[in-house]
Amino acid sequence: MYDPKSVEEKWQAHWAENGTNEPDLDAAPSPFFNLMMFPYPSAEGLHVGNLYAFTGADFHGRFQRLRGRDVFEPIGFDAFGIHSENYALKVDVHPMDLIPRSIANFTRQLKRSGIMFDWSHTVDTTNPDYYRWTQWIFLQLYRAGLAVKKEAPVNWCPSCKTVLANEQVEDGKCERCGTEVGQRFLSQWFFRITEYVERLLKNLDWIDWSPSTLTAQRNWIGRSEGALLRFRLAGEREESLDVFTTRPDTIFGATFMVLAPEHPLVEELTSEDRRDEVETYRAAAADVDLVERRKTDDRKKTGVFTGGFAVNPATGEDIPVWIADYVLMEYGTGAIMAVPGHDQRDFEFARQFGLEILPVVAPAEVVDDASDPSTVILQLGDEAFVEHTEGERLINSGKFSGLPATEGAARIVEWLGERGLGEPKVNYRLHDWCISRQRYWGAPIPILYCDTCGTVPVPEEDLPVVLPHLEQFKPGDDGIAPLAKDESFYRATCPSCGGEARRETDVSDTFLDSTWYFLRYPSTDFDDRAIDPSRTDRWLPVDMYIGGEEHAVLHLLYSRFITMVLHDLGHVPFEEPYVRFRKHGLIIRDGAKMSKTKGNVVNPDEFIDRYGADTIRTYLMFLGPYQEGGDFRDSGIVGPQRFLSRVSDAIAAAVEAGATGFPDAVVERAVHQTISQVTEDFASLSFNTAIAALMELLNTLRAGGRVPTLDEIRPLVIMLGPIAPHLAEELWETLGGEPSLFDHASWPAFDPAKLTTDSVEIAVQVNGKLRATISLERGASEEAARAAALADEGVQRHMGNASIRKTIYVPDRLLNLVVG
RNA sequence: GCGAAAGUGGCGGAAUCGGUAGACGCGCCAGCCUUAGGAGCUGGUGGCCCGAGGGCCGUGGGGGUUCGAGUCCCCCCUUUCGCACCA
Repeated sequence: MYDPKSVEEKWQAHWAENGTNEPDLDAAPSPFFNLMMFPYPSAEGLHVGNLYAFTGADFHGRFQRLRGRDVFEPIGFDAFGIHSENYALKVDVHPMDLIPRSIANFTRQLKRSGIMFDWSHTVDTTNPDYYRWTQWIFLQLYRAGLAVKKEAPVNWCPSCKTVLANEQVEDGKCERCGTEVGQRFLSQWFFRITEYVERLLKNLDWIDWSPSTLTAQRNWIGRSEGALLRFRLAGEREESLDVFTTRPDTIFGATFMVLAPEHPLVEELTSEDRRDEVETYRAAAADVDLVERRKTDDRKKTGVFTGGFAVNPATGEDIPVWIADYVLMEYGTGAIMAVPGHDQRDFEFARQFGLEILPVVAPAEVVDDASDPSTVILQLGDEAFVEHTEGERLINSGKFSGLPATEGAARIVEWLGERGLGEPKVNYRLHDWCISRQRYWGAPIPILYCDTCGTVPVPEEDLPVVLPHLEQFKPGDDGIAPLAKDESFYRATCPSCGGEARRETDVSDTFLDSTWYFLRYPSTDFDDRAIDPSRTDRWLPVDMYIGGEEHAVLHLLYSRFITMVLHDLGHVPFEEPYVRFRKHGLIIRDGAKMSKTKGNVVNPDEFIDRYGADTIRTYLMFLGPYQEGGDFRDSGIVGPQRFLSRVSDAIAAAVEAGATGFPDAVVERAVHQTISQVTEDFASLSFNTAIAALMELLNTLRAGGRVPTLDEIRPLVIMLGPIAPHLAEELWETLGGEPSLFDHASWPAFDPAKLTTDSVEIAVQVNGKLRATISLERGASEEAARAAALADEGVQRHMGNASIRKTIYVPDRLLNLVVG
């Protein structure tokens, strides 16, 4: 009788006592770094989504282990950040007390779930032993000129009293508390990730990642090719307005310009009579957050005329300069040349304010019909003409009229370039990464400000800058960081001149903590260095990284960036941290997302108590394709439960009978076929079909009440290892194997010669419809197949008197007779 | 709006170099076993028709290519997930 509780406790104890899951990090001959995204240890405990993610990754890790690799499968806790801080405020427990409790609870839950973690190499990002090195990384970037302080518009949540990243704002509201978000300008630390943008993009061509994740990163980076064009201000002024455009071919149609309300030249351009209106508009725009500004849904275009003019460098004409909030300061140059004929937004704006619309590109047919392309008139309906294809031609564009648009773009840029008015330019959507947070629960940024010496980095030997235990850590509504209120923290001595200095009181973004945790895992034994070179050589880069797609753009991009920087600075010998990445899907329950409000959250403890970890593991991976997610239904869990119980019974019966060898050719073939398929499925993370194949094999082994021989069933036990490791260990021991299975068994091999039979069933179709199946010798000739088919009564009936016009024969599969 | 993926029995899902649709599991039905069982075992289970030999229909909808389409092409519908005034 299968009793999961005792079996699981027994083997968990065995693994812990024998260090089964702790590879020799200095000497393992075949290292395999199996990484999964470390969790944020929420106070609610392990979510079944975490368990799903880890279990799939563990299937893969155990599979590699059984195939002879020395698998290092560490885990840690990403415990800094707004989540924890807000929760701590809510329940009124200090995060320094709350987090250790949550971690202890997570650890307890993870240890009973059968995952092959090496508990001797964990990380906790809130531990000074860890964040000391996070601060060290900041200093490396600072020295390399990649960490800079600059003033920037930021999203500001008036409730959380903090700056939010764009991705923390949803529908203009704070992702956490739902408060409307506004804008503020603050001086903050930025990492210059844009310096690395080309490499970050280019390497996407060769790293082996889930395609959708690659696409997400490419889109996030948002590379677009175009030109930077210079518009002089009209009149006697010196200044000029730079714009980025992907359509320099349309410059003759630029009939006005639009600046972002925050653009620095607005002041200069605004005429006295327009000043009040401009100021009112700018003030209103500042009240709207950066994300709200981007909402497209039928928001009417708004804007005001500055009273100023610029000169279109192509036509030489003065064109009016407006400001409008549909132009974003953080993209391009914060200013656009408006071409209402060929941009839908500009078109709408022009309509709204009665500005001139001048089409300068037309479909080839329109131009071909005209004698002089420079005077062609393209009639526009309610939309701009925005197609951009090879066939279209320039019109109304001076000497460039008649040229294909693409060629025209290049020629125009060249022409403007000769006069210093333009150049080709690549623009990116990606921005520098603001890492400052005006919060408490994060790693302090290791910087000092000294009146004499200016900005001074904390010397490496003085790290860590320890986060003090602040009783009052709630952020203030003045934007002053909590640490700025703790004098004993911020008062310091300047390491350079010995005078008085003030510490930076912002803490760093949680995403910084997680950029390098995987680098730390193999090196947690060392407290005098972040990353041990020899351990790193042996274990990194990561062989397989599995995680959720929600981190496709932020964590994974930042982590790649930091790794590249560390590579350039000589700290690691590779520039891509994750050679292979696979996303896993999301698990839902009864067709709906799990959420506390719906009350449909699966509590892993409850299910493990009731069914055992092995059954939960099997069920989680059986309920759908791992990379696509699946639907957790309570009724379905009994399938895997019965399966494991039957395996257990079958082993007991086999041991009692004691038969060996492969007396039955059909069964022997099934064993080989299953090994072949399961091996393939495991390699491609198709765990659901691997489990199905093992179920099928078990059904074959005990079909009609037969008792399998020991040799027939042994491979099944080994293949069960990654799926139900506790039970597999137990059964392996029952079969006389030396524990642990993971040390002493190796993945079964199959004999290709034993996969097939001498005779095959082939389908016989008449005019494409299945009419019979016939048994043939493998590799039978078409003639033989046709003869056999024609002898079949059913086939004869369907052919009637008709004659065969054509025969399609797929050897060993199908014969199609086309008659008529 | 743009991008990506997906729509298959009562349900979760198999099968996509075009070649016997529905593996495996849940549920359901029948039988066995049992004092009993929310246990176990055996068999059955896409729909419709039937003369019991079979026949017809069937992978979101419509068209197409092909000897043959869940799979490829075109149009449409729906769902999920990204990104969203990106110049």
